[in-house]
Amino acid sequence: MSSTKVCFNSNCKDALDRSRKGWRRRTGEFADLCDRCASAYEEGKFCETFHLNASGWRCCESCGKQIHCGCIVSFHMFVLLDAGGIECITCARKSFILTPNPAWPPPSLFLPVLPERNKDFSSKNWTQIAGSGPMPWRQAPSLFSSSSAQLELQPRIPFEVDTRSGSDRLFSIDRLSTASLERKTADKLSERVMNGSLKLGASDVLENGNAGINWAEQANVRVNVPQKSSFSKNDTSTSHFSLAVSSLSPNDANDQTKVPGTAAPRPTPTPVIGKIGAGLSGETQIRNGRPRGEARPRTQLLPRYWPRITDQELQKISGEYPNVGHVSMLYYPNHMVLCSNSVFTPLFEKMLSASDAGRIGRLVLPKKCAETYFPPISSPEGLPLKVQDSKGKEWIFQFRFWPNNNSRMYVLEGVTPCIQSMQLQAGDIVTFSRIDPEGKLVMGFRKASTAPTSDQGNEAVNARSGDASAKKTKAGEVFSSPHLLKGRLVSPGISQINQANSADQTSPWPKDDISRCLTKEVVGAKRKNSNLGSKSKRPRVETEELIELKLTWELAQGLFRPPPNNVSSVVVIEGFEFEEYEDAPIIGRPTIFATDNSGEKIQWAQCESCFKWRKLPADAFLPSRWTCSDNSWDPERSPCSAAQELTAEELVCLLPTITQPPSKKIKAAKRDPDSDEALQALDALANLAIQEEGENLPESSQATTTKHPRHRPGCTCIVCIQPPSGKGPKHEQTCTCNICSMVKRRFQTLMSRREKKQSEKEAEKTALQYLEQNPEFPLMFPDDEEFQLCTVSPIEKTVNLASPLKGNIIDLNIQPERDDEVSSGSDSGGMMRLVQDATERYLRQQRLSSSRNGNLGSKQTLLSGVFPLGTNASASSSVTESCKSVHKEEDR
DNA sequence: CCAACGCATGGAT
DNA sequence: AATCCATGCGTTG
Repeated sequence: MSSTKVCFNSNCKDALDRSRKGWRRRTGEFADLCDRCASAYEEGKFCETFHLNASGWRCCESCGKQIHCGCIVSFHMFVLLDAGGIECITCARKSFILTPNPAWPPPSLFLPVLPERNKDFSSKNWTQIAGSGPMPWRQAPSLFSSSSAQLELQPRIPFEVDTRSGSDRLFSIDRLSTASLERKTADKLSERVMNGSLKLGASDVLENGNAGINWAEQANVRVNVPQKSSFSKNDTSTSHFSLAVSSLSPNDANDQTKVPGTAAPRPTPTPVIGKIGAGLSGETQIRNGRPRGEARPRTQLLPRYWPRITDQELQKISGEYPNVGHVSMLYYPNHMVLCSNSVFTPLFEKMLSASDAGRIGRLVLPKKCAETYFPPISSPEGLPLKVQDSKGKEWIFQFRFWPNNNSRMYVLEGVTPCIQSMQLQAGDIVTFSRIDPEGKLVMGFRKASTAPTSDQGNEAVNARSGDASAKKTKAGEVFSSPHLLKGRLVSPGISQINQANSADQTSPWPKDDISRCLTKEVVGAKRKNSNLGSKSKRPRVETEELIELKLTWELAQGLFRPPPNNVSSVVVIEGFEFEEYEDAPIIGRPTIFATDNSGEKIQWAQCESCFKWRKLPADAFLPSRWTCSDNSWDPERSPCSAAQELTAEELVCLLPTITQPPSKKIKAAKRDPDSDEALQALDALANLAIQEEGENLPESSQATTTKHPRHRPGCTCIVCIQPPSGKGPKHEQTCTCNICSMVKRRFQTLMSRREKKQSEKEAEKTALQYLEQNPEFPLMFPDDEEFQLCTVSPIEKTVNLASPLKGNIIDLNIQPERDDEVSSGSDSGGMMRLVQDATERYLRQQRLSSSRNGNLGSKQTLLSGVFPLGTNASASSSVTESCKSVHKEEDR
């Protein structure tokens, strides 16, 4: 470093009186520019001015604007298009391509060559960072940080969002992200070769085509985002954020261009220590007779393998590493990054099967996890793998595979001692994480017995309501974390779009999108102990889990705050506005934003100790642990003893802004499916369409309906008359055409069935109760007032008991989907009344089901409305029967 | 005979 | 229909 600073622009080299920041360099530092050059840079004319004759200029595919793609200065000015070519950032934003060019490659990519082949897998793997070619790269403005890079590069498949999910739809995030490029290129080696990124020697060709990006490469990435803020402790409520704690190794701290994996190649470790993960699929070898590229999973890990970070981990890590602070958003919306030195990356987890936990000592690894996060292995013998357990003890497992059905089955052998030392059994969960830059593989665990699945939902809810005392912590998932210093948080694959400035902390996403985004597969991660020993070996997804995750997402959103002294620019993505910050947002304690009486924007924060709510300025940023004593804005209320300003009533008004979405969701989740069915029927009513068309149109046109394959031509049952979704004219609700009548009857039947189910439940319940209480009358209908209801008439009995076997009467509701095939002529006169009845009953039913108390009164109400069809019923039945026989015949 | 190993099978997704 | 993976089971030492 010379003492006199000169302009970083090599074409200028003016001495700098005062330097201005230019582009961010690969080291993370900004290029110091003189006024003139800085102005040129800021005006976007730098390359025009200084690099006009240089190579690398390309035209925006949309507007034709010339951009110096081959230059770091213009790195953030364009995006690479999937179809080739580039688009300037302006056009890209218009077309919602917000994904940046891949993060900057490790500096080593610009070093001449790998000094020599490094057998260390990681040394191969880092080259895959060049999956999209060494240039051009687009640098997110001010996000030219390794943290971003690291996140982009992490093979955090578990956090990727299904491409059909909300986030992707909203952001097109993955289109150019390295992760996605990674996935794509992993399948197409040739692409890398073509773009010059493949720098592997022959011996670097790997076998198992791992999708992952390598550890070393990630580790090499420097953390360059200066920390402008800090928060002391991470809020435990971020429990579903996967956490990575980044740390610079001491040796590297001062040399940001140094690349451990290459500049200081490690000898081949045996066993492979830590440097897992990476399997670059730079291989073209055939494995088990099949090219690995094909074998490589294209999709994400199954949700059940997604790592779930717990409160404890977060607490632990955030407690130990207080300097977390920066979050890179938007440009890297899949990830939330908190800068620091070590990168702690949960990789995957697995519930131990009986055989895993058995004495055989073989832990079957999910194939994708193994291929993504563990070193590539070519021979079935595999590799010894050093893993650290939660106590810091190191174990060596044999990571290997068995050929299986033209595929592979990966196992860790020799796990018995480790599992025993952890006192794990079938049903417990082992987690695999990685600490970079050491690349250490860490095995944690979660005891099933102490981690009730229901806890997490509560966790989310409680945390959201800010009630620290209500937080339940799951039994400890324990990670060995002595190496974790300073945190880097990586969010799950939920796009984190910053909305930190929004006054209310509600999500900017349409709820449905959030749900879609989150519910895709995220929730499958939950394990159920009950699955053990049950027929189903795979964990089931509970609806509540969807809620939980949604809450988590919302919670996460609520934690974001804009970076200090930062002005956002607003980006519109598919109609939604998002605030974009150059500097990373920060994370803090969730608060409730509101406006006080004077119209001033404020926020309410809850003391962690006394749980009183304190009014704070809207721009106040709270650490995740906040108590009254931290209330520097209102010294009078800094002791916990001070009264709360907010009345309980006011609080109630405020809190729903937080708690409502979940409760709504819960309602939706718990909604009776029958109601849904009824609503669908109503929807069908609204969609009455094509019958007339169907009647008049030639067969070919009718074929455009969603005809059930087993129905005959001309069948007018509800299935066959349905138009393809969205097609066909809408009919008025008062319409009495044939189709409307049919649909109405269908609706009415649905209602009846629903009521019948309801009454069946009630009757059976009561009967059971009675039988329990009166075992001496096991086979008799009790002479009980309630049961008399069931025995009034055969029809009513049939209906009320809802068992077609309990009477000789044909239960018209057995196959309601058929009975709408009756000729509409039989009852068209009373149809509207019937529909009205049905609707009334439906509404009544809704009220009833909301309070399902099963008392007699309700039952009577219920039963009195059941199936008043009379003659219509008989007519229906005969037609139904005939239709049945028709279909049966077809079945043959 | 037993344990370990490696492959095959079939249920689940 | 294809794939995954838990586990069964034959083989080997």
